[in-house]
Amino acid sequence: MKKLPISFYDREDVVLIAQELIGKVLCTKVNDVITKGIITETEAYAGVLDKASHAFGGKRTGRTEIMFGKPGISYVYLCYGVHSLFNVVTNKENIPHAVLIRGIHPIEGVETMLSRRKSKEPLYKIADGPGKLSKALGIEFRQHNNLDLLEDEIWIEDHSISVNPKEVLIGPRIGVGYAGEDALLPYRFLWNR
DNA sequence: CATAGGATCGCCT
DNA sequence: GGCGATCCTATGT
Repeated sequence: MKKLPISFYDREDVVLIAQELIGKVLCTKVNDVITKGIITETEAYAGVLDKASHAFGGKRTGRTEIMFGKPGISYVYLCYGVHSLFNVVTNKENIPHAVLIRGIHPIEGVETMLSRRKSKEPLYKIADGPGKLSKALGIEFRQHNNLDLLEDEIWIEDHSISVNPKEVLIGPRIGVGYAGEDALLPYRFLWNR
């Protein structure tokens, strides 16, 4: 159950990283309670050249500054005034790549996740969306933005879970219709188990 | 200062 | 399938 090392995040191919994050385990410790889930869905956001990215065109703002920083850091922002969306920053400083985690399957701290979600859905559906998984894991953009994923608040572990590539659907990203032709890029990975 | 809109979700019909 | 929630960010005056 080792944390992914900085060498996992400090790489150039953000699409490959998004693919390799499928089957890894996203973990949080909030109020001394640990919750974990297997990552089942990701999307790559390829920085200055990607119209779907907040950092497209090299746009540096208070919000996007995190992505221009070091790899292996959380980038969490508020979406629609309601949902905290969790990303990991990749590549080297000044290259604002990130991977959005869009779904997990709970494996530890399940009771805590169920109570946070207050949902009667089956387990596999309580964290199958970017806003839902943040709620389940207790991730909030005020408290969890810009954290080092090698520390003990939010991190990602390798449990040596084997993923059959045939079970991973690759397609266009969700909710990025504003991105023109980049909306069609096959940057989304979804593990159907 | 004012305003528009968003990498979503859940409830309603 | 449609829509309202809800508040921060970015931009423009």
